[in-house]
Amino acid sequence: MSNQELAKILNEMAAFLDMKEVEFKPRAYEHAAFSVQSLEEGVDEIYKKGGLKALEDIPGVGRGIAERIEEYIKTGRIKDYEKLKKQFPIDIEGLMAIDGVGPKLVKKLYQELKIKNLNELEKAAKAGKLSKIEGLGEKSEQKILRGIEFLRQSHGRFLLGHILPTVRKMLDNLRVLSYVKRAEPAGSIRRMQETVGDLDILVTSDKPSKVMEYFVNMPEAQDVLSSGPTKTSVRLEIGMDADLRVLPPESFGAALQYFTGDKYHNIAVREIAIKKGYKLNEYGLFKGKQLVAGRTEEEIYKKLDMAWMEPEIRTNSGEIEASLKGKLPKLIGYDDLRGDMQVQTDWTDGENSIKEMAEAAKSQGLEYIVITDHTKSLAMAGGSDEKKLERQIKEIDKIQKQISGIKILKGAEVNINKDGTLDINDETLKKLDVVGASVHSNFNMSEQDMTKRIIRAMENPNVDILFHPTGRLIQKREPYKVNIDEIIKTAKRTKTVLEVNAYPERLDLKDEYIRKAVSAGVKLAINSDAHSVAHFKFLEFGIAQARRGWAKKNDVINTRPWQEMLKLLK
DNA sequence: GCCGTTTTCGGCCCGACTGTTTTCAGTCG
Repeated sequence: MSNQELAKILNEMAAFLDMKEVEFKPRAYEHAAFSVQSLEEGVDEIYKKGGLKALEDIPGVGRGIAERIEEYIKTGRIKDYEKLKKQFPIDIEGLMAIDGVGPKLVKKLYQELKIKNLNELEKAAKAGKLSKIEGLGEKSEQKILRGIEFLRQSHGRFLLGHILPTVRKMLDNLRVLSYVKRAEPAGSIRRMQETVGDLDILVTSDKPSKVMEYFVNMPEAQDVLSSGPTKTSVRLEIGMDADLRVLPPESFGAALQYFTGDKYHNIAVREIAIKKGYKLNEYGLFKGKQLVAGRTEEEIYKKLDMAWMEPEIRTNSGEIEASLKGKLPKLIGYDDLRGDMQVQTDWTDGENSIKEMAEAAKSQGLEYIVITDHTKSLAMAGGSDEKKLERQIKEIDKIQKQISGIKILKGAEVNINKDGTLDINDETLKKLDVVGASVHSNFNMSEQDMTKRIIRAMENPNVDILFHPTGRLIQKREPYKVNIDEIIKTAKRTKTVLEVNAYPERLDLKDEYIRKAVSAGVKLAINSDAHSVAHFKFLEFGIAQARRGWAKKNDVINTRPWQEMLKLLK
C-alpha cells in the first residue's frame, strides 16, 4: 500500500459522493486525498508511530477519515469505498480525466447508457448516442470525443522544458503589440512546475477586444475553444490549451496572485483574507465593495500581513506559515550557478567535442564545467575504460591551454554495478577532479537491494556525486525502487553530493526529495547533463526544481568558484 | 466530513464560460 493508492481511493470517494449530490463531504475527501498525497512519510508509518491520533493530525483528516485510513492500513480495504464502488461500478477516475466531464455527467452517462469506462464512452459518442440524452447535444458529444483523443495522445500534460520556448515566444509577440501594456504567464508555468497542463496568460490593455482578436488569430493557435470579453481559450498547435485574460491595471497584481498559486495556496490565502474581513478574487482585495489592493501582488500580501512568496513555492506546503512569520527562505537564484558538473562529449554519447562544449558553457556565462563521459559498462554509449580516461585527461590539459575564461575539470559518469562496485578502478578515479556515479542497468531490483547497491557506491571515497539519484524519466519510466531516506542519510554521513539533474525528462531529484535533502543538511549539485551545446540552457529547469524544493544558494555546491567547490568534495 | 483569536455548531473559495436552455447547471481553474 502507498499514500498514492490511498489518495486515489479518497479522490474516487469524493467523486462518488459528488455523484450522489452529497454536500461538503466531497471537498473534505478531496482535501484529505491531497494531504495524503503530499505527505513525506507513509500513512502506515505515521499510524505505527502515533495511531489514530497521529492520522488526525494530517491536515483535512478528522476522526471519520482517520478511521477509514486505519481500516485501510489494517485490512487493505475501505468498506465505504467498496459500497460506493458497488453502487457505481465504473472507472470514475478515467472518465473524469476527460476535459469537461465531471461527476454529474458521469452519473448521467451511467444511468442513461450504462457507460462505465473510456472505451464505452467513446463507442457511445461515435454512435451518436450521447447527443440524445437530455441536457447534452451535438457539441458536447464532439467535445467528449476530442477530449478522449487528447487524453490518449498526451496524458494531458507537457514537459516544462518542451513547451517553455514556445510560450516565451508567444509572450514576446504579445508584448510588442501597441495595445498590450503588460503580458505575464501565471499558473504552473510561473511556478515552473516540471509538467504543465495548460497555459495562463494575463494581459493589461485598453483595447481588450483587439487582444482577443490577435490571440485567436496568432499562428500558434489552432482552435478557439471559447471566447468572451475577458477570457479566451485556444488550443495551441503544440497540443496545449492556453487561456488569455485581459485585466485593468488596478487588478493586475490580484490576477497574478489568483492565477499563480495552486488551488491549495489560493484557498489558504482567501481564507486568511476572509478572517481579516476582506474578500479576495482575481480583481482585487476588497473591504465590502471598496478595492483596497490589487495593482501588485506585494500590496495584497502586505495587507494580509504576509511577505511576498516566490511563485515556485506557492503550493500550500508550508510557505503560508513561513510568510506569516517572516521566515521564508531566500531561494537559490536563476543567476547563481557558476559551473555545470555533468557534461557529456563526443568521446561517448555527446554530440559535441570537449572544446565546443567548453566554449558553449562559457558563452552561457559559466566559469567551469566538468567533463563526465560515460564509462565502459555502458557499451551502447561507447563508455570509457581506464586507458581511455587517462587519454581524455591529457586531452583536456591540451584543450585548456587553447581556451581561456573557462575551467575544464576532469570527471566521469561512472556506472554503479549490480553489487554496488564501480566499473572503473579506484586508482584511475583518484586522478579525476570529480567523480559522479549513477545507475544505468538492472533497474528492476528490490528496494532493499537497490538501496544497498547505491549506498555501497556512495561509501566509495572517490565518489563525489550521486547522479540522477532515482533514475526516473518523466511520463516514460518510473523511478527505480529505492529508499530515499536511507540515501539522504548516507549522503550526509559520507559527504556525497546529490544531483539535481536538470534534463527536462529527468528533473531528478524531484522537489520533495530536494526539500528532504536540504533539511538534512545534504549538499546538492544542479547539472544540465548536457549532451550537446544546446543543453546548457536546461540548467534553468534544475534551478527551478531546486527552488521548488526550497534550496538556498548555499545548499548547492556549484554556486561557488571551482576552487571552493572542489574543497567541498570528498 | 472538517474545522475553530468570529464558532464544539454552523459554516465550508469564487467567478467565467459553455451548452442547452429560456434562467441555469455543470465544469474548470
